[in-house]
Amino acid sequence: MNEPKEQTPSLRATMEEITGLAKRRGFIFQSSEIYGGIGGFFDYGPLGAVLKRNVKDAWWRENVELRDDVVAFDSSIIMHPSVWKASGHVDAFHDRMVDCKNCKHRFRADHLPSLDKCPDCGMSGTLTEPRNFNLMMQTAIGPMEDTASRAYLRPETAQGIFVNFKNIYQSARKKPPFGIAQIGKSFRNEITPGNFTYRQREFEQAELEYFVPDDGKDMACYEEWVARRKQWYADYGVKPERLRFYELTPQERPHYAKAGTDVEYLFPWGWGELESIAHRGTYDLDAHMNLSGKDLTFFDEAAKAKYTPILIESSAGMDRTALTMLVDAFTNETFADENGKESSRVVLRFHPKIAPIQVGVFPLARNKPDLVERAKNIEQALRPFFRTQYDEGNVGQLYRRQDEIGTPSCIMVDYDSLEDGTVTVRDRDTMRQERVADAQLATYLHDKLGGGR
RNA sequence: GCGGAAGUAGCUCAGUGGUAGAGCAUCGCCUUGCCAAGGCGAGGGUCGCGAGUUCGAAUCUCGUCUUCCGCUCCA
Repeated sequence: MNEPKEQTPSLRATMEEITGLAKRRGFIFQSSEIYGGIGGFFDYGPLGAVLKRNVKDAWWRENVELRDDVVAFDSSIIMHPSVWKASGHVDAFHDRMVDCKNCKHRFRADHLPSLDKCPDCGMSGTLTEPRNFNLMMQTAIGPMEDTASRAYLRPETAQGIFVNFKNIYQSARKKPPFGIAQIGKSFRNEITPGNFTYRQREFEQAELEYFVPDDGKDMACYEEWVARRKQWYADYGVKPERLRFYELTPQERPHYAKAGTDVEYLFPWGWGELESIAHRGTYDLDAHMNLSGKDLTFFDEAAKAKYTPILIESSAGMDRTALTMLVDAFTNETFADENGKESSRVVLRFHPKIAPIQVGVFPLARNKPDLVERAKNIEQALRPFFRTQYDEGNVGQLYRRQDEIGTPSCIMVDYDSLEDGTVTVRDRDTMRQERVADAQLATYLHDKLGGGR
């Protein structure tokens, strides 16, 4: 954010390799491709859908399932228009903009001293009429077009949590400190979508809204969440040198925020924001109390007084995180094989929990029924516990194919397997093989992959 | 939204007004049998989309969409 973008040709080429792989192997496709595509929208293919689900599951597990102080939530995409008035989105999304027809620069109308003269090139009469830029997507509620009322597709998931705050804490019998988590789609009419799935018009967010009492420990709580999120990225193997936690200066954060940290990843085109962790004070609940007139405060038994809880928020882009996993895992290796011959392979070094396929199972020869049947049986036996895939064909090609989709372990059923009940397990990263008895396979893989599905 | 460039098979590209092509990839068979690029065969293209010019358009013209680059924007 404060550094020039890194745009070396080799990094650009890397991004092209990654988008090519994403399409070829079925991770990510452009939406509506047969009609020429539609800008800012993407579809996840068979492997990509699993990758993204794994990313969301990993987030959900750490932030909800393993904590007794965070509850789950899932709000509707379309909400009462007043929600967006209270949140400030309606006003913020209606900045009136003017363009200079001469120098092509664009300005906010309310920032210009005069609409007669362009402040950049100095030409008179070259500015367009102010136009509204509404970055919220709109739709209409009701089947009759003329009587339908305007509504917005949510530009963030957080507001659904705020407006349900009272419902949630009463029904879940929670009081601060506690959190509410939600993963869901959001929509923004981005002016310039681009950089693959990094900036989309429809995207998925994972948001954690953690409410704490106003007892002076709020900053400590904020620091704890930053530390937890740091640990999360480390646990899932994101390269530390390509990840940074940028502490926002007071000028960079909104006036009501007491602190903020942007989590950024070094993509091939430069640093890009994945997540924002913020101390937002009482701003959001205050806004809804003001407009709705409803009380969203807590009563402090000790102090015998009402208070508005302070909000610590973490808001992470799931598509961006999935893209990070893909980019971070991508490796193009060249090496000398056993005969000294130059060889190469593309490997996605996914964390085993993130990898779409965890275990590939193959017969050494596809035209030997004994081997095929044995391999298929092993794959079926492991399927309830691991994400598995059976395949057959040329040995080297099988391994290369699994490397390219990031499968951490591959099992080969060979002629010895038929004699002694063992198989070889080949490791993605080292390419080394180990003989393991059939009976021990599940525990062996469980240890190696750090758990099952 | 503005300016520039590009768009032909899944990918990389050839094809400049006259029958739609190659390599790789995919699928089938054979061969080999522990780390891709062996043999034979097959499938796959509204030439981004829509108009126009022409006897005839992948090719020329206009529009449009998408992508990339640079601006702009990024609550």
